[in-house]
Amino acid sequence: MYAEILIEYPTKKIDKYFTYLVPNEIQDKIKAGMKVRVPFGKKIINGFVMSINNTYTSSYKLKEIIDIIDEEIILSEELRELGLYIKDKTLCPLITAYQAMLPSSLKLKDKHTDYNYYKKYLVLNKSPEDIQTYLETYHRKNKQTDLLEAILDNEKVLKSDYSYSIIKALKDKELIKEVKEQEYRIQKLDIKPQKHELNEEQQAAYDTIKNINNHTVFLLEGITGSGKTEVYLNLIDNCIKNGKSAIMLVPEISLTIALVERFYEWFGSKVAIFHSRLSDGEKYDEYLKIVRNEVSLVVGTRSAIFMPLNNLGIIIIDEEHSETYKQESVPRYNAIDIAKYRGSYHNIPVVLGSATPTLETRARAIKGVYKHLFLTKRAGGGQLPETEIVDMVTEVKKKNFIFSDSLKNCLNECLDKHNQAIILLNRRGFSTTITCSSCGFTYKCPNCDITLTYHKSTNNLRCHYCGYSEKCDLKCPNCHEEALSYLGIGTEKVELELKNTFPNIKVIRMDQDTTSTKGSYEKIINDFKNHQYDVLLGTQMISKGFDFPDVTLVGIINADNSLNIPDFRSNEKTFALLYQSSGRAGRRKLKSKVIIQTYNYDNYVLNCVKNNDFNSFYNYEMNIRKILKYPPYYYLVSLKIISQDYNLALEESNKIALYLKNNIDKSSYILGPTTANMFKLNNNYRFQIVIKYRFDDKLFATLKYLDDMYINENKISLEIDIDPVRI
DNA sequence: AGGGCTTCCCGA
DNA sequence: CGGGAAGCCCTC
Repeated sequence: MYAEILIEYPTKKIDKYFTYLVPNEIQDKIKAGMKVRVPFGKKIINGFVMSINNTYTSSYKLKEIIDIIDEEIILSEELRELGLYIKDKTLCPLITAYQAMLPSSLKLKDKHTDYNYYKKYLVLNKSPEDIQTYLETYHRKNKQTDLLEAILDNEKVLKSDYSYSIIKALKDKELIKEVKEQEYRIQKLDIKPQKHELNEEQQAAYDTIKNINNHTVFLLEGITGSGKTEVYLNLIDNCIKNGKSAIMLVPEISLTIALVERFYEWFGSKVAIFHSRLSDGEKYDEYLKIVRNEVSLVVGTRSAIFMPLNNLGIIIIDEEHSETYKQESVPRYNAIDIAKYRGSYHNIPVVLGSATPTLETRARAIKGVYKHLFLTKRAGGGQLPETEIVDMVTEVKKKNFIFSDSLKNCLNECLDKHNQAIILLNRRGFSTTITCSSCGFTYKCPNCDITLTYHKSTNNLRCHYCGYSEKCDLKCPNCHEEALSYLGIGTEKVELELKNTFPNIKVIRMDQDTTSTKGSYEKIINDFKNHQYDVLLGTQMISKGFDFPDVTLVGIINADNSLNIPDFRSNEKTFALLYQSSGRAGRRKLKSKVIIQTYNYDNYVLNCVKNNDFNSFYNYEMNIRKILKYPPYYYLVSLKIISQDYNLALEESNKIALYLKNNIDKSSYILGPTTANMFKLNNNYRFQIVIKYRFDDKLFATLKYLDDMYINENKISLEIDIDPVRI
């Protein structure tokens, strides 16, 4: 008996199966998808069993499998096939696809850690009657008898609630003993779900999806506050009642945390959550619940799409326009593609929901490839906010650099009425640029081609790309004058200004810097919800999905940040960010307002946001995409050529471009090579080539060839991103 | 990935 | 000639 094994090294160089002999002792146990230990070269490492065969034709002297690590089938047939699909689609080493599917506790590694979590309990070591007799003859009452009585009443008690000496004394008398029980780190009680009434539109959408029992992709296009979540909850409920399970993806961890309570309310212990901020142990437990078939719903971020639920009945992707569904490192998969693959595998519906779907998704819905459903009204009596666009060019003349008069007035009014406000600025830190006004010197990252951001709380300068940091000096390091000026605003500065401008204001800031510790997301979200703060200030992580009932004002500082990003999607991203953000206001009956501050007052995109007009934006942007041959009219591939050696990178880029020109279809376009968006990153120079294509049957073979060509190069690397979300 | 074997470059 | 770095190849 022979087994084809995929070795754990995540590299293209050994991206193939190795054949091993299966020793007699494990022949009846071994199955494809199991994890095994094998000798490889001089080492012993782990691998996956990909197939079992009875014949082998080669004179190669085979080695034997050492043993099976885990008798569970870690990779089901579905996941094994899915891995091959990902490899084919994204040109990644197969093993990296499997690693992306598994929590790190199950990933292949050498040392064995027991991730099971136990609690220690004390139970009786004699019959209750004997203990009763003992207590009666003991006469006295002390801590020892208290403990015995507690166990008599409750059968078992938590060991950590009692002190060591008492336990020891009773153990010595052989009256009690200790037991270890496995528990989940995250535990929820079963709750009786309350039925929520759906409005007419929600009901119609729900009915349409519920009544289709095959693989159909739906676009649920519902304005902000229209109650998409209610539709999801009912769909999942229906699915579970039919004995099936569901996956629900949300774009960000903060949103998982904000939403998950509602899921617990409905489904109690049937819910598992999964996102990258769980500890390894928590992930392990949640995964175990899934493998043991104890849950029917997984709510989580991107990687939750791989959860091995049995009997999947529906997959829902909320805020489908979010870039976070695309993984930016190898394997560069998009969770929406994976959802469609799994949806087709299980022959079940996939629901994509958004107020601002990507143009690709919406175009497909309009063409009829996806089924298009709408929610056009705010649920629960909420009204769309009134939106005002403020021209910062005139505000700056009035010395209003951060807050316009309008925003100040509205914020004052909001505070007077004890309502809440959200203020969004898509930049963290204090100042984004520090320049010497005497000599013109600007602090830049020594490793990357960007300016350093000043962080006041830690009083240092940081590179947001490579993590470099240095202390900040009062004097210019170049001319030694005390003439440094702090330009460009980040969330830290806005926080300070808010406190200076509005006495007694209570502000909580939510950005990467304030959410780095465990539990920080929960704390910020809950504290804001409970009115411990007046203002939630943050980066785009506060823009999507939240439902804070008492928010009546949303202020967007510097809406231009995302407009100015050199990417064909910058209009789309700006529209989505602003529209989503303004959607945080007016979730209930209270009248609400959105203020967008910009230096591009006449911008068409901003005016579409002001008028809540996604349709006009869509038509306008589609026209641009058509003219410029961008998605959804063309598909994209991005190639990045990266090297520490500038000349080598440039030279190879030209070679690659020429090779592409000679080997792909003449109808495809090759842009570049040009310098990439971040031209220097981590001391590497980066060039980029972009391919736009529609039908090109030579393209993928050519890309694969190029990819293989650079496997053994160590001075230069080629990164191919198929269907990039940004270029 | 990581180890072993080969090659190539240069110096007291 | 020798040593050490760099390149190349192999691992069932």
